[in-house]
Amino acid sequence: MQKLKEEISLLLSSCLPLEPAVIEDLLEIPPDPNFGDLAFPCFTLAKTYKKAPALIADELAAGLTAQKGVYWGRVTAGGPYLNFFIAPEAYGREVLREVWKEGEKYGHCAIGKGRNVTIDYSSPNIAKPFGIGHIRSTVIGHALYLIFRALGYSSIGVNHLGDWGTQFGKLIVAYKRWGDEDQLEADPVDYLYRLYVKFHQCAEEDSSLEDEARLWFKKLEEENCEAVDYWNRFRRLSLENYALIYQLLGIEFEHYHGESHYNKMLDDVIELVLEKGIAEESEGALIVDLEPHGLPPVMLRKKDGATLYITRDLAAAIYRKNTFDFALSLYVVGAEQTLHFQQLFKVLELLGFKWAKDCVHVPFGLIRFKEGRMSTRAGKIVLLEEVLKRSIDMARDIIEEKNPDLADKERAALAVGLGAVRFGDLSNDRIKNIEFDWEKVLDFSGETAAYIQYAHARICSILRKAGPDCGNWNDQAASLLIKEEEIMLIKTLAILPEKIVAAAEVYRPSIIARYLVDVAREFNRFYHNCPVLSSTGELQRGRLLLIGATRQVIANGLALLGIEAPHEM
RNA sequence: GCGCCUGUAGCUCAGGGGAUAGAGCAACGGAUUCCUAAUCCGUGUGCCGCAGGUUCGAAUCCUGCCAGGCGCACCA
Repeated sequence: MQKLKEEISLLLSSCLPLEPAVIEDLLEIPPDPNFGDLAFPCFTLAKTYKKAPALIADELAAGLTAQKGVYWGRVTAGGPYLNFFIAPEAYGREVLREVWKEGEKYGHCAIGKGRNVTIDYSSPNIAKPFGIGHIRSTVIGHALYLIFRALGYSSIGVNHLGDWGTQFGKLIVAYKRWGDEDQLEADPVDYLYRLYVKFHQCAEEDSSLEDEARLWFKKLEEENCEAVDYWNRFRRLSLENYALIYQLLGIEFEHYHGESHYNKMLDDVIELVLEKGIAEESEGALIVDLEPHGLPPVMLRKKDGATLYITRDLAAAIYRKNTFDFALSLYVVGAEQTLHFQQLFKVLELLGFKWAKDCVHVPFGLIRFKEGRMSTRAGKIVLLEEVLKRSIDMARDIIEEKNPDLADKERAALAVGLGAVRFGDLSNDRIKNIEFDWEKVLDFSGETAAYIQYAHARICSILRKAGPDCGNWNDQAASLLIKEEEIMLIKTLAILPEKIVAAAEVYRPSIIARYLVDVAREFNRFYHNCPVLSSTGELQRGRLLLIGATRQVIANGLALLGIEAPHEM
């Protein structure tokens, strides 16, 4: 809680040659509650005072021993640390009051007010099925979208659809050779996917197919009617399929600006690059030599005149700056494209755009099979639809077993099943590779979304039984929570705001996911040691306020991850 | 060959200068006349990949090495 930090910083600044803000930064939460609730490390003072840190801590503690503050009760020296212990009554009351007052807004703030952040996420390649690999960009990007919005930014979600490029040449070639109208209509994305795989199988033996594909893409860029017709059709069919998945996941974008959206701007980009004199001809292609900057060269135009991925990304970056005037532009794209983004941002910088520094690649690791990486071309992928379906089925089975009388089982199954898949992806550090394992995906025990959702549902159940009065704030009741489990839970609830800020600073939703596991764990400990409904009087009112606040924190946190908090499950 | 990322308990992973390195899973034992046991409590395990260095202090920062992953001109 911020007020505790402020109080202690102010106190220490009166007896130390340090500004309150500096002290506030130094304050840390000790690893063990026996060391107190907030500690000031004295190492940095050792040099100024020419004394051992432990001695400084002793002297500071001695000077403060007779005092206590509003939110802290006592202070001791613990080795080189000055350890403050909270005053549970006032502290607990203040934390809970804040949660109750802010409600759905608890943890949110306004530090990003008036600033736009564009977030490029999901961005699937049209005409390829939505594989499990695509879920990472989709859920990480969407979580960042929600997190930045909670900090007061205007989040602008952009789905940079891969709806342009040589793969369309490949599809056109494949469809012209082997295509079948009925099969396409029956299950468009699956059929296009099979054609795509077949193309690559045949191209292994007959490399002229690749040349033919490049030719068709060139025709597409030249707006050849036949090519454009195919493209339009493939694109539309794919988008209809993605829409179902986005709807299921509750994801919306402000803009569906796919790569094709930038076609009209590519000539201007090439012209700009030539004008700035940073590009050169090489073997018939147009490249930018990034050697002086320690990067491999990038190609902006192929020798046949067609453009490339990075050309469109340059146009997109400039377009986004001009259109949205972003303070920050995030690209939630796999780590295997790190070099691409280094090159992209460097070219923007060479073009003289000062805002190039505001562009950030937010990379994440691959989802792999035990045996190796997934590959759309080779047909080795797991469909996201299948993962979601099986996860929901599993949730449905468990509900049937655990809570057969539940009124709306389907709704709970969706919340739990979808939450499990999302959480599995969000709870680990995004940079690490994930090994795909059905058993892990379908395990709802331990550190999972279901664990957190279950805590939420249990609280809702207690609150329902307690009746409508438990929603009324009461200062006195909130001051009675001094049992260890109550205090631990309150202290955990207190740090949601800083967790959200921390998650945004390093673009890591996993910080919030991990935090929610802590909240649920502390709640469960409380739940098993402190009866709520069978306690009486003011204490019961106080505990109801505590679990009400806990419910709010879980709901707010899960909302930032795009995960539902069911009232029953 | 060059560059980037990762290496922590049997497995999956937190911790990313600071106090005795923590969770979950798996194993074993316990808790339900009481708010949904998808829970809780207890038991055991660590050359924090290896070797140097910086620091009062290193799992954490730097250098080198090893292992795995990912990239490196006409794909995206």
